[in-house]
Amino acid sequence: MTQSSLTAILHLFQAQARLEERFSGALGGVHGLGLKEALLLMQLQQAPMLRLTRVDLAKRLHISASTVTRMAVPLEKLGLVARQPDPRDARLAYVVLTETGLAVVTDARATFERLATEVFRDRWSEQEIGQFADLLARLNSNQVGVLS
Amino acid sequence: MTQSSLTAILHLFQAQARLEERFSGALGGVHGLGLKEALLLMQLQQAPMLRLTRVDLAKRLHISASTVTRMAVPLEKLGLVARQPDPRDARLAYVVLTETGLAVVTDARATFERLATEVFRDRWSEQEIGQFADLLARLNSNQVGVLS
DNA sequence: GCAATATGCTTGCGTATGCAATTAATATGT
DNA sequence: ACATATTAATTGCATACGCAAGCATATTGC
Repeated sequence: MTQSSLTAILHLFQAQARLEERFSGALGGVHGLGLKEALLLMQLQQAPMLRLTRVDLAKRLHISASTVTRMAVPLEKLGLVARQPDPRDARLAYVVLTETGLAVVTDARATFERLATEVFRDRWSEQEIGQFADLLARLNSNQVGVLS
Repeated sequence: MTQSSLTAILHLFQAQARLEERFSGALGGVHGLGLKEALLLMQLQQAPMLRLTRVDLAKRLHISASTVTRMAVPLEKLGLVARQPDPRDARLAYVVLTETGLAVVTDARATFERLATEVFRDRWSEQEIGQFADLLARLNSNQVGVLS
């Protein structure tokens, strides 16, 4: 029966809500960044030339372009990102990671990894974690902007 | 090699964002309900006596008590839930599913199940879906309020 | 039995977010 | 080449949310 499809989705929502609480708290405490801001920086970290346009960021983060615009302001004031116009297309304004930003996001990623490890520490074998990651990756395939 | 833990978490966030978009749109179109409202009603549907206190709902939905209070108002106006004081403890005000609400949530759950099936329709075997659901269930174990 | 504490709910306030409209710039069609 | 359509970014506005304070009721400690 397809009953397991429904339970899978519901469990996924539940898991995400819990993990978001946990990661938000820990990241905020350590780096003063919110989870959303950290994910934005991580997207930049993996982008070519450490930069993305605002609409591209919006698509990858599943948020609106206006939210990206507004999120970039404080990050810019903190010196973690900078605004970089495109000489070929004057409409584009890249959000580019600064040196400081790169250092911060590298650190934040380490925190992320530590927290992620803790989540599975008990009761999960290395193989099961890999299997789980694979299934989630399949669910996200045919899609742009998935962080690794 | 805890690398897969990090990728699993990141993929989970990504998957949730995509699924939330998809389910929000579909549910809103069909029943006029938001995803959050539907999840609230589904919690009530599975609760004893079809009711829960506001703080209990808040814990299960991972939202604040004030949000529950405010979400209940329009649902009450629509006649999907009612306010039910507890005779033993005058502080408690249960949110209880009405007959109309039960009918609506039953229908919404059917929509939910159809959408969930569509998500896995291609490229997933019945066994893989079950496996995926099991892993997610394990991630949520030792926790109250997980819908099934 | 009464004071102190804890619990459930609500409300005020600040913040975050999406949508739609606006502006500026580029792309397209004839 | 020029008009039209499309795209990127920003801003106003309305809505949703969490936090902290407030209020009412219950529970606990002495």
